[in-house]
Amino acid sequence: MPELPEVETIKNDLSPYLIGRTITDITLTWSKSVIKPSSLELPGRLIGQTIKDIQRRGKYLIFPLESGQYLIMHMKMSGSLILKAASSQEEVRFSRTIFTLDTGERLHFIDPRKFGMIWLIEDKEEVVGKLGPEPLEPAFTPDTLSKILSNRKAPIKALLCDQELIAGIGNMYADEALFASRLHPYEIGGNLDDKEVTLLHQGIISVLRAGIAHYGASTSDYYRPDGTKGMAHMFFNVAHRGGKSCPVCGTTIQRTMVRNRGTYFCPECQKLRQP
DNA sequence: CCCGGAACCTGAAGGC
DNA sequence: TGCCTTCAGGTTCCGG
Repeated sequence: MPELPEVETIKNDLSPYLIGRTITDITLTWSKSVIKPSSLELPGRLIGQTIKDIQRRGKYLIFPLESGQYLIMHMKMSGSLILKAASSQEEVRFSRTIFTLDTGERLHFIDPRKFGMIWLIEDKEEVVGKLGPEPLEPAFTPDTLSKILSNRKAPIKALLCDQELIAGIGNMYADEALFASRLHPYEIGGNLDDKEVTLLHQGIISVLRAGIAHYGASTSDYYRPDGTKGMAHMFFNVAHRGGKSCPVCGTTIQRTMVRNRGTYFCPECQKLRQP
């Protein structure tokens, strides 16, 4: 599931190949991926446009174009972008959209579950304008986090995954950040004291940086643009490790549900404060 | 405004 | 061996 570190890795991997390239063709095999404009209009508007840069905002991948427009993609849960050489003949499984470049290379938007989304728009804020702060930007301080959580009554795990509060954290890294700061996922967000908020702030930043350093986590469908997997999941302490032992204390890691999402935690290291 | 849950999808995995 | 059920989860939408 591409979260911030996975999308950042895709951006970094693709940058040297895509910046300055012109899109010469597009093939849509699942047109519902295209949100705006209509899938019928997209080819005519996109073909001939040149990619000026690649950026990431939250879990969105943004391609500013020379025309001033933006091509934006969201991988949702199962999406990947795979770059194939001009000479490649092999069929790409689950390919939903194919962008052909002026080099002859083809960029495949792979999306088994068909949840991914593509936009071509003038104003990128229309798509990413409501997102919360970027957790790896200097402006994201413990004080920022404190203000975000204050008076909130939802479980801290649910708040961490809310893109309008903080951008880019998903299920896996929320679990890892909570383990790093020894907080129980059901803890009420607004109940955290200053010390806990500071620990959580550090935890968020450290698990996201570690994720990027290991090129993202391939727990299921995520692949880097060259087809290889990330390694970040090998260093996870609790995420997707239900039934295994906590690397800190050896207690069996438990799985529960928060907002209908599988949530992993160590019941010994992450104790729920009594009400 | 805030919170929780369903819906969108389909491959993979587990049960019988 | 094979059918059936369940699980996975980012975002949006809707109800309380």
